[in-house]
Amino acid sequence: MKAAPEREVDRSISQTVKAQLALRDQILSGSLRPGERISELQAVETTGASRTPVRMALVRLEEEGLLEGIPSGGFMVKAFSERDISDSIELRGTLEGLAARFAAERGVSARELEPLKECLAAIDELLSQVPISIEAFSSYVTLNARFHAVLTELSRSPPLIRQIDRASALPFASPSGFVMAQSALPEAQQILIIGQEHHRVVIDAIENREGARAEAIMREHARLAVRNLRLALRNRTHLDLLPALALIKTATD
Amino acid sequence: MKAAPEREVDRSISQTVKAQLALRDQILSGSLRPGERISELQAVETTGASRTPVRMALVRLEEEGLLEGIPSGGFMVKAFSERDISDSIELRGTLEGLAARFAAERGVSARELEPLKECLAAIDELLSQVPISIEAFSSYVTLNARFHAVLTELSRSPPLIRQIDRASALPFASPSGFVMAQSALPEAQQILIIGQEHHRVVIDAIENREGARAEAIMREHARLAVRNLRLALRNRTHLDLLPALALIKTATD
DNA sequence: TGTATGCGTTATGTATACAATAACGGAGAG
DNA sequence: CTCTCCGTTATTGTATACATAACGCATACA
Repeated sequence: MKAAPEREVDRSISQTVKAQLALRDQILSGSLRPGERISELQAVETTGASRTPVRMALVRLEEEGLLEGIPSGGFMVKAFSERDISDSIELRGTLEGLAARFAAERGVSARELEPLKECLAAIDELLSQVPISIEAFSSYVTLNARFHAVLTELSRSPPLIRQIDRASALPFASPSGFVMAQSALPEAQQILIIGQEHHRVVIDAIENREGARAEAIMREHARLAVRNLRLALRNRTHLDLLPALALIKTATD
Repeated sequence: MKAAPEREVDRSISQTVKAQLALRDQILSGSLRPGERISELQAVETTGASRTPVRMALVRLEEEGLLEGIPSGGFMVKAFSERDISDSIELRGTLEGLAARFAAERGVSARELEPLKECLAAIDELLSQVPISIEAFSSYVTLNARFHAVLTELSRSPPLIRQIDRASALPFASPSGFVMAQSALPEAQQILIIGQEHHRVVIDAIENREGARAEAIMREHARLAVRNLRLALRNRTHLDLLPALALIKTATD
């Protein structure tokens, strides 16, 4: 039996996944700044995995859109402009609009709409409090993300679901991401209530198999988020609530 | 000096890229059947790269959507249903619609529209021949793909461009892919002419900054492709022209 | 005869050694 | 004083060796 292993290995999870999560954390927490080159050696030290899994993780994060390959070799943290972000939100809205249309046109049973209505009711409950507490807001973020995820699934279209997942990979484009942005505004609760109305309408449209209406409301939903993100960025208040803020380009380019 | 190297290495291109191209070829040519598990060892032998670049290539192909990770380990060739394919085409049409809208709303100079109009004129020239020759059809495929690529660029939205590229990665969803599907029909030329009309309209809409009209016509463009793909699959004529046909699920699922 | 268990083989996950290339710095010449 | 060229160094790209987990087969027991 060997006296001491060279390296402590956590066998409860794949090294590749471990490295991917650790690196994503570092990027989103701002430890690695946008535009900064990621050193493999450094990543090996901070993640505890060896170079092979680290490289796999880097490739996956590049495909995810958080990293950018450097032609001469290696990877750097991707930087996003304000317009990149608003476009990403609108993009996701367009995709979710298509998902809502598919759900409406292809038909959804009452049973399948249940989880959606449960989210709706739970959010209604949360929003009835004035003003909303931090804990309630946190619950809202989770419930809202769930609503969007369930709605996406109702499209029954694996390629579309896959694409929406990809579009949501960028943290500021995800449902929880733009909710965070909305929270940066003083009028947060009012905005949340408008969003909730959108949720209500999309369910109704799907029930009545009105594809065009279902699609339109989801796109409007995203446009609301874009407008509020713009406002939030102008005001620069409570922006620390917005995840992955570090990814936004600040310098001129 | 060593007498003979163990392995012949092609240094003109990265081993990872070489492996990725080789594997993609194998998948698209049907050497690897959908649902089939890909053996790393076998991939190493057929591509000539070693396991590390092969693994990177496999990860990239998985993200691209051609492969699927197996929970217990390894990768298999992804299989697509007919609906997956038509959804993918409609998905790309929706994305291109958004791109056209962005181009129209954000404004495009006459100079930037030039390449688009050149494609248009070149395709007009090709389609004036009756019946169209194989060579002319091949040129059409290239020109059509170029038209779509240039249009996408005009959106000036990196996140959207990226997403459209990803959506086009699936060969049957790419512009050239659905053109191929259209060619399977006897009425191919008529369909190409209708498509060309769409191209004309979208340029006009962008010039006049009519975002909604530009978007609508691109979505209609994709819907035309979906209808014709369905017809082509029913008729099963000349389907050998359709690339990556091997990816379509034939068995019941 | 059918099922369950254990062992052996094979393939994947991980780590590390080696090779090649690009970046950086210093020295020399104009 | 600056620009260029060469050498050194550091970092990435590639290959391979090792560890481990999964699969299949055979055998034994019910």
